[in-house]
Amino acid sequence: MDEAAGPVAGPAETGAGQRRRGQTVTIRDVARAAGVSPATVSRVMNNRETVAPDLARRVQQTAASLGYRPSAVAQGLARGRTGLVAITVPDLGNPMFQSVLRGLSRAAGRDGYRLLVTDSHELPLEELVLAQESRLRADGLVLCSPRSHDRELAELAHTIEPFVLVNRNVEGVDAPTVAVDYASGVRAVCAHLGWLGHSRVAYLEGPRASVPNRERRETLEAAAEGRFALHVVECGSMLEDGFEAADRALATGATAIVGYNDLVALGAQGKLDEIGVRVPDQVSVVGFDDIPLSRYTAPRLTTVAVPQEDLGREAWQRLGAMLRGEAPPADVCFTPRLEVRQSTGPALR
Amino acid sequence: MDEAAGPVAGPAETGAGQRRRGQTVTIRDVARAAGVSPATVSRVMNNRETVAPDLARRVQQTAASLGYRPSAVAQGLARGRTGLVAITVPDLGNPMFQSVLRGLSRAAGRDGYRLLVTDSHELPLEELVLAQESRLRADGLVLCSPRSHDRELAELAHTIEPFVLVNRNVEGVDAPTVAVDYASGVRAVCAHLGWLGHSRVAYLEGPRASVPNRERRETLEAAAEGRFALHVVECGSMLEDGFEAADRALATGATAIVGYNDLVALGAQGKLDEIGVRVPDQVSVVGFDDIPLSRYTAPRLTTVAVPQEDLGREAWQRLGAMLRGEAPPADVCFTPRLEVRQSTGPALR
DNA sequence: TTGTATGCGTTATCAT
DNA sequence: ATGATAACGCATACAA
Repeated sequence: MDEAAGPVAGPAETGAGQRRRGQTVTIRDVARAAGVSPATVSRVMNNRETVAPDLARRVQQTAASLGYRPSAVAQGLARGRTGLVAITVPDLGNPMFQSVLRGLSRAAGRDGYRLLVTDSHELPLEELVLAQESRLRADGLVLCSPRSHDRELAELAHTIEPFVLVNRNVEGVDAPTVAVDYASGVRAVCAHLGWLGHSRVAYLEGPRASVPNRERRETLEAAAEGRFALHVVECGSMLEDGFEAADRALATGATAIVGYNDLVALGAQGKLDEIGVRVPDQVSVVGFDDIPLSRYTAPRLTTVAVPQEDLGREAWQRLGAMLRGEAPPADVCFTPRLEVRQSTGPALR
Repeated sequence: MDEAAGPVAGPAETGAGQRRRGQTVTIRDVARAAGVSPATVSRVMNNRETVAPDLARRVQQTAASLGYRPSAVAQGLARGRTGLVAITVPDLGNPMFQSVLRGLSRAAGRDGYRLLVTDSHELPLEELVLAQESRLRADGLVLCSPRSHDRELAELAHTIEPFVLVNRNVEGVDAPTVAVDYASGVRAVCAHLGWLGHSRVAYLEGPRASVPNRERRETLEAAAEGRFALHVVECGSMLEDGFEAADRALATGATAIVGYNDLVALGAQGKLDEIGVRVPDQVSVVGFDDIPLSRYTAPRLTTVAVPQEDLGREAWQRLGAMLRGEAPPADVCFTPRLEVRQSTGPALR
């Protein structure tokens, strides 16, 4: 009904003449309409106290009626900050990283920052490119479990500053770091399996570029020494990888399978179920991370639990401080806790 | 070894005196150092062909040696486009949305666009605010399974344009839409359960604000008519919700449980396992989405499989077209496929 | 308290 | 082919 009210209701008569290319309605339009200067509009929009209350109200009303919304890009340029914080993860599909993300999102959100998320898909070469690129559009960066080499990371560190490292210490880089003492987790796993009498253990190895993987493998190897035979099986980081590595793990004669992470462990468990191998009666399975699902599978997964959201929160605590020009809190290293559930049991013989 | 090659290689001698507040090195620094105008540097950086080859090389070298990197924000302002596409999802923790994300990320990435991801945490009120905000920093928006009311969405539609809707049709909004015909999926489920002889079915209901939930419930109710008794059980969208709703579902005397999504179904399955109810011998379980994990649980989950990555890809196909000023392809509606696995079986009696 | 003028870093238009 | 110069939209130091 209201549609064709006026006969010649073209926008020509309404306000300004021709439309610009960029923003539909700018701060100047509001200023003009309200009969004030752009500066005043800016002040009103940013709640500067130095504006007469009634004027402020008038400006707000005209702004609202015009549907004015400040350009985030222009603000970013003028202020020298975007209000964005970038985070790069190896695999968004991994619930572990999601939890870190959530922790970061919550913490940063409280300070008015939004997240720019990028997924490097476990590709070490793309990782730093992505990180640099996203850092360019954000005020800071959280590098989560980077797969890149120490050397390259150190070389490019200055291009992504300020940033904080999660889940990895890098030689020659002094960025604030939030880490997990996986070695202690591995030792707890070994103690647990040893106590259950396991003498042959298979480790489903993660991505070669993953530092946590190397740490887990090496700690495992060291702990195995004189306690049990360790077989390292090539695998990966995803469900499918665990699923198809299970056979090979079994072929080693292992009575216990340690997955690189929960996804891999659950994938392996899926395969074991499919081929009729009972867990934990015939084979025990252990994972890392304690993703939410680990609590709901059958059998429920024994895993090394890391405080995932805390990692994100602590990361922001450091990055936020740097953005405020303050000195970031000291590095932190969480000690994981072995969550013993149903997927581990006594060795057969 | 190569470290301390030059004796006095301090940056003091090299270039300009004092640092500015914003960018460390700008296009003007490069221009000055190369003895050309900023315009030429810009042309070189953007691979404009109209620059003499040797000059271009020289500029590239000075740019590289100065470590110059164009400001994405300034480019955004000048070009009128950010190269960012925003996506808002109800729950990043849901693998279903991750898959959509991946599909979108891949497709948009091929066109040089990056993703700005925001999670509304299933809060209808925050959703549109977040969407507006992120849209402000991006060139377009993908609204994934929005929980907001039709009316509000229609009212604010103009503030988030251009955008495309995934997994939801909205009355009064003519944005391109990529959807799934869940009703047909529900009917397939009913046929399947009916054929198995189930006469009492419990539906674990998702978030009240979820339109897909309403659609599933209503289609279920319609299909139940004269075929089986349907009990709707309040639940939610996450693992925990399914876990704690399982008891109530069981209390209805149902021999089959249909979860709002796979997460809920798996959560329920976890509870059933814990209390010793065998699936599918005693109770059948069905989910929606077909998240990767559904293939690996014990028992493997029967579920309504939707082409998750395709949703993201198709969304970009439409948004990308709009950004290029073209007309987006016609709306698309995928027909899901019932993936019968192990969690469903004949009814007891 | 409000307005003017300039800067933010780049792109693009117009000369040359 | 290259160089001034004006947008782009907003914030802010300074002036009034």
